[in-house]
Amino acid sequence: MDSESVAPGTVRPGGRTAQVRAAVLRAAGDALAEGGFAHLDLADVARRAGVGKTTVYRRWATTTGLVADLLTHMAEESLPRTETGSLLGDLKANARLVQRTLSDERHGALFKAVIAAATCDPRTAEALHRFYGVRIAEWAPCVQQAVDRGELPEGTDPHEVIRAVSAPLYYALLTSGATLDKPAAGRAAEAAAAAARAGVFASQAGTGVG
Amino acid sequence: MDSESVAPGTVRPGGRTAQVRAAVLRAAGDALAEGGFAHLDLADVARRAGVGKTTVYRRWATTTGLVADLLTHMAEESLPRTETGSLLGDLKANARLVQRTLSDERHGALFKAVIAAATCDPRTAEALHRFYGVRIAEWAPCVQQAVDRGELPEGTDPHEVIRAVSAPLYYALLTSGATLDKPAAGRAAEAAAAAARAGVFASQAGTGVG
DNA sequence: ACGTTAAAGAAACTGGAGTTCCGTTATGGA
DNA sequence: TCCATAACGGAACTCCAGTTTCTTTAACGT
Repeated sequence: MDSESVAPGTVRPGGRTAQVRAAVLRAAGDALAEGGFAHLDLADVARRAGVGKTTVYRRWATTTGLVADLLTHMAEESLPRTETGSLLGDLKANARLVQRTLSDERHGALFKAVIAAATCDPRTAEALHRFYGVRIAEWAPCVQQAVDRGELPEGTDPHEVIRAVSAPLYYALLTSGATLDKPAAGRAAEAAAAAARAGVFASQAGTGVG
Repeated sequence: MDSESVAPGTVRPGGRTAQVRAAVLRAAGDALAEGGFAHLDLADVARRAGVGKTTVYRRWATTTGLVADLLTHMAEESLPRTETGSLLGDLKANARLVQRTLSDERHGALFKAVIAAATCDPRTAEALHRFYGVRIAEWAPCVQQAVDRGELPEGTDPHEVIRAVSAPLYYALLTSGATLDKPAAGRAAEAAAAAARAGVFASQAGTGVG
């Protein structure tokens, strides 16, 4: 990326170059979902994508580099949030979306794999952080609306509340063998809402409850 | 492990065998903390441990196998919890312990690495789940005491409350670049306490708040 | 439409992770 | 204390992930 001259794929990004990137990223997602990050092999990705392995090595160089680009791609296709009119309804919708994504065989494995990749390389970690930054920012407005309606204390940090919804679901995915079911999503949303109402995420920290 | 005859290290586990295991696990921890799971190399671990690489390959075979054994070892040395007399005090002590561990340069990297390893292999995942099972069970009694004191609703699941304390800290460690500071630990404890008081973790789920 | 050259791709090469072989050490039972 | 053998360790070997080299294809400015 910061190499001498320009990175491959930047001068003539149209046509074949774009097709190759799409095919390789799709293949990388498949490979990650099937075998996890440890078994990710660039030659195998090239084979799946129907592309020369030289091309993959030249454009992405390492497995972490490929995952970083995959995350950039994933951040671009962010799905719009739904609106229910109440804080708890919105948070439950968000929790349900996360829970369904993570408990889906393919997507759950894929998310585990990209998180694993991010722990091994700073640049990939940055891409992961940006991805979640986008996802969180997409849902934060529903918390701000709740503050404006008077459902939550002034100064509540919307991003913190949305993160509080996802956190227990990701924690369960990674550290326990428990299945992520609908009740788990409900608890995640209700816990975040209860904490937000108690003022835990308001700017004057620690003033919440005694 | 389920191979023909017996696994190496089980028939004569004393003396040299035990020393080799200790040296290798220490070296593995160092290597994981420094380079992450992706760069873990059994030959390098052997070199660090001052042990023949043949030995490491024979006894642990794969990087995930080595991490699994490391997790088993980590589960055995569980540190006792502190008691403060109040639920929030106990939860804050727990949150503080987790936060200090994860924000420590070496331990933070180590935990990220073992989580990454667990995403790549079922046996390692099992070992990780057992490790967190032990850690959570160590702290669960303080929640039960709060229930007995009447601080929390009957039927509150102690394990869920303790997990709720750790979840946002691990989520931050893995998905955001944010530094885990003392206020973050405080928020984690207060959020879990607020949710528990609201009945989110009580057996009759969803009855919590309207 | 045409020419320049960026980017893809085929094939041969290389280094090191992981394996095999066999000799050496020292554990644990008698 | 002594012996059988479990476990360790050095060294040579294998195989494939990753690299290098060179040729072919097609993107984009004119």
